[in-house]
Amino acid sequence: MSDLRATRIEKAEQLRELGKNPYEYRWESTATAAALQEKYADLENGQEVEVEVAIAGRIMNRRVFGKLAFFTLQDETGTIQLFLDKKKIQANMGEADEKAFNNLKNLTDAGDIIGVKGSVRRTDKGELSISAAEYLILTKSLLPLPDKWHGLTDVEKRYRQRYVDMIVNPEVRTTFRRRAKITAAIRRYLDERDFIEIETPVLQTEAGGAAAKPFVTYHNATEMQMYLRIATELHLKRLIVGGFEKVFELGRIFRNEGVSTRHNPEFTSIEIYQAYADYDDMMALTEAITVYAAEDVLGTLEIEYQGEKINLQAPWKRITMHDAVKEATGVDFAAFESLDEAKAAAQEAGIHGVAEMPSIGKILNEAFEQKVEENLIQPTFIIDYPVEISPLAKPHRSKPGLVERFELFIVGRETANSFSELTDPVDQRQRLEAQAAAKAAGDEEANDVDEDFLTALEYGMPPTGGLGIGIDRLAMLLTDSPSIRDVIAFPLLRSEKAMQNEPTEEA
RNA sequence: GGGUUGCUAGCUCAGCGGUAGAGCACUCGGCUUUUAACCGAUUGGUCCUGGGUUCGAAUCCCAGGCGACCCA
Repeated sequence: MSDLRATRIEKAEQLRELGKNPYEYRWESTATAAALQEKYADLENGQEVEVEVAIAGRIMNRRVFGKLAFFTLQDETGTIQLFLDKKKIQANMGEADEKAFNNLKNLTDAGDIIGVKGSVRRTDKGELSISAAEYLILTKSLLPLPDKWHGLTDVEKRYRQRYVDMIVNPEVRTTFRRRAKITAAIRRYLDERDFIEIETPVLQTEAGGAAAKPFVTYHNATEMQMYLRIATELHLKRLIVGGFEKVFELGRIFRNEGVSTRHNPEFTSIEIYQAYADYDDMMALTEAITVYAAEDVLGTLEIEYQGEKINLQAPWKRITMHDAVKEATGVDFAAFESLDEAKAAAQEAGIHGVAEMPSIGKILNEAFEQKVEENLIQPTFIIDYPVEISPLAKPHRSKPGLVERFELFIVGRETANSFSELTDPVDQRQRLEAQAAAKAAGDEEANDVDEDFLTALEYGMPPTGGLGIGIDRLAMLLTDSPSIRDVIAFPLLRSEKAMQNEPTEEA
C-alpha cells in the first residue's frame, strides 16, 4: 500500500518545483483553536471580525468545492474550521502564486500541517472559521489518517502507534495533559514545603527496597553485572542519613514482571522521606498530596471512576489489617497461637493457597488480598502489617509482631505504601539477611543484602517517615482510565517480529 | 501458567467450503456555505505466519506469532 504514499511524495515534489518547501522551518501563531472558539463564542452566523489571526495545525478533514473549501484544522487545543475562498486567497497571494487556491486543493491532504492567516468569521451555517487570506504548507504528511468517522479503534495499533492515536483521539491527549498536571502539582506541593528532589541511581549493583524481580544488565567498562532499580527507597534513605530532612524522587521504576491492566514493567513512583516523622504523618501527607492533585487537575474531590463515585475528601478511613480481615471473614488472626491453627481457620474461611505458607503474617496478608482488597473502593488506609512481609518497616511501638506500615487502597488497588522506617541497623541486617536466604532458596522476588545501605544505617538515621505513591495508578484514578496502558504514553508491547534471540535460563 | 476472544484494503468492518466485498480514505471529473459535504467514475489485498484436510480453504483442523479481556 505504497500508492497513497507515492502520490504524496509526488505532491511534495510538486511543491518543491513551485519553489515551496514541503518541510518548512517555522511559523508564528497568534491564536489557538480553543482560545478562538471561546473568544468568539457569541459571534453570530454570517458575521466576520476584522482581526488578523495566525494559526497552525493539522488538517483533519477537507471539504472541497470548485472555488471554495472548508478544512478542519486541529491544534493542540482543539479544532477550528478554515474557510478557504478562492477569491480572497487569490487577492492576497495571487501576485506571488497565481495558483495558490488550486495548489491548496490539489497539493494538500488530510494529515498535512499548515499555517494560516486570516480573519475570524462564523459561516452562514454557524461554524466558527478562519477566513484565510494566506496559507503556508508547513509539513507534508505522507501517510493517510485513519477513517475520519470511525477513527482508530484497534487497541494494538493505538498502543504501537500512539502518535496516530493521539492525532485522532483527542481524549488521549487530555489524559496525558492531566497526568503531567498531576506530577507537576505533586512536585509543587512538595517544593512549597521544602522537600527537595534528588535523583538516585537507576543502575545499581544491588536491587533492593522492594520484593520484585529486577532487570539485569551489564556495564562493560567496569565489568559489572547491574540491575535496574526496583525502588528508590534505599538511596533516598542514605540521603536522610546524609543530613537531608525532606527528600523525594519522582521517577521510573523497573520490575521484571508481567503485563496487565494494572502493571507495566516500567512505571512511575514517587517516594518521599521526612526525618523526624512517622507513618501517621505520612498518612496526613498522602491525603494532602492526593487532595491537592485532584483539586488542581479536576477541581473537585467528588470524582467518578469507571462509573463508581469516589469521594476523596479527607480524612480517609483507617483500619488495621487484622480488623479488615476480621470484618470480611470473621477470622481473628491475632487470636492464633500456632501456624496450623491459622491455616485451618484460613482454609475454613475459603482462603486458597495457604498450605505452604511459612507464617501467620503471610496467611493474614493472603486473606487480605483475597477477601478484602478488591472491596476497598473508597480511599482506605490499611494499617499495621505483619513484620514478615515488611522488611524495611519499624516494629510497631505497641503491637508485637506488627510494624508501623500502611497501604492506601482506592478502587480496589494499592495506590500508596508507607512505613515508619526501620532505623535499627542490627534489626535491619537480620531482616535483609533473611531476604537473601530466601533468594538463595529460589525466591525470585527476594534480593541480596545491600551492605552499603546497612553501613549508612550504622552511622545513624533519624526517625523517618517514608511514603511511596504509584503515580500511574493515581493517574488512572484521576483520568478515569481502566488500564495502566492508558496513562503510559508508550506502554510495553511485544515486538511484532518474532524474536528468536531471547535467552532463557529456565530449564 | 489457564480460559475466552480477535487478526481480511490505509481506517472501520462484512464474508464462514465454491471467482475476495462494502463504507470512508486515495486518484480522476464536476461543484462558492460545507461540516461523516454531495454527484459520477476508477484504484486498491501476503485474508497474521506455517503446515494439514479437500477437486477446491479467508472459511475446517494443527502448530506458531501479535493483541484484548477474565482467572489463578
